[in-house]
Amino acid sequence: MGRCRNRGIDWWQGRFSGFGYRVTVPRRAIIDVLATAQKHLSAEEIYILVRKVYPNIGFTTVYRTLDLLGQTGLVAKFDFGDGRARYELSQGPGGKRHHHHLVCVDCGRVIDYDGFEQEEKEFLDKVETSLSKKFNFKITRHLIQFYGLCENCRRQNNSV
Amino acid sequence: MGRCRNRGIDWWQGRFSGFGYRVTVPRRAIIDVLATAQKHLSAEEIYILVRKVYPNIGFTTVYRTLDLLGQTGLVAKFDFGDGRARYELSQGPGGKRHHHHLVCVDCGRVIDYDGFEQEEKEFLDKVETSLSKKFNFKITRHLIQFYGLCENCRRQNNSV
DNA sequence: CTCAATGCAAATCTTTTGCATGCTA
DNA sequence: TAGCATGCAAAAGATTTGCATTGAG
Repeated sequence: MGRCRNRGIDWWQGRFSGFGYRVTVPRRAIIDVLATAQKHLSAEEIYILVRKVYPNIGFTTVYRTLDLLGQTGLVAKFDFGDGRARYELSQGPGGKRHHHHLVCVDCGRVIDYDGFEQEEKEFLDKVETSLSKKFNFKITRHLIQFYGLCENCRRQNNSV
Repeated sequence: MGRCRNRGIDWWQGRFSGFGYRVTVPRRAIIDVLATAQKHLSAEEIYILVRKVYPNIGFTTVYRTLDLLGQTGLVAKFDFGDGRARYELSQGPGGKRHHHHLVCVDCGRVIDYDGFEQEEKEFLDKVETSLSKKFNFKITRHLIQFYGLCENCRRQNNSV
C-alpha cells in the first residue's frame, strides 16, 4: 500500500508531464490515494485521506488536481445522484480498468461490475458509428449506468 | 385521449394523484412547461418559464415538484456535467419517449437521439439479466450517454 | 375542515476564484 | 529564475429547510 518502490510508481508521470503539468508532492499524494483506494471517492473523501499523509493540503488543490487528472484522462468523474461527484482512476499501473456502475436508488450503494466487453463492444460499435455519421460528432467516451434496488433494499422494501 | 381538449393537459393526473399527491396550479404549470418545451431544462429555466404564466411561483416549489415527478417516474433527471441538473418528461400524452443523449464536451451542446431500440434492447437484456442474477439487484432503469466533440467544435479545434 | 402544498428567507453544501507565497523544472 | 502550483479565505451557485400561510380534497 501507499508507496511502491519499483518501477511501477511512475506509471502516470509521463502522461502527466506530457501535458505540461508539474509533478508535485500534493499531486503525487492524490494519485496515490486514488490508486490505493481502487474505488470511486468523493472530493471530500480524497481530501481526508490525503491529509492523513500530507496534512497541509487544501481542498482547492484536491479539486484542481482532480480537474487536471480528468483532462489527461487519468481520472474519470461520475455522478451517482447524491449531489457530489465521485472520482476514480481510469487506468492504473496494470493498464485500463473497464467497468460500469450499478447504483441502488434507495441506499446509494454502488457496485462495480465488468465482464460484458464483448456484448458492449458490439452494441457501442453500431451506435457510435451511426451517431458519428448522422451528427458528424466525434465520440470519445460513453457512460453506462444501471439503477435499481440492491439486495438489502429489496428485502427491506418487501418489493422482491 | 377523447377528453384531452386543451393540449392533452391531464394525461398525467391519474398517475400523479395515484401516488397521493395533490393536483395544484403550480404543479400543473410546471408539467405544462416541460411538456411544451419537449427538451431537457434546468430548474432555473423551468422556474423562469413557469413564472411567465404563473408569476408567484417560488424556486422551492419547482424543486419540490420536480422531485415528486421524479418519484412517480414522470420526469427524468440528468447530469450533463455542467453543475446543474436537467429535467425532462419521460412520458407524454403520446406515451413514453425513448432516447439518449450525445453531449459535446467542448461547448456543452446536447443532442437527443433515438433509433437504436433493437440493438439497445439486445444488449440491455443480456446485461440486465446477468447483473440481476449475479448481484440480486432489481434493475429499474439505465442511463446511456455519449460524449465527444460536436460538428462545430471539431472544426474549431482542427481535430477532425 | 384538515393536512398537504406553497412561498419566502435563510441555511447548506459542494465547488470555484482571488491573491500572496512557495516550489518545480 | 520564471511561472506554475498551493493554501487560505471568501465567493459563487445550486439545492434544501424552517415556518407561517394558503388551498385542495
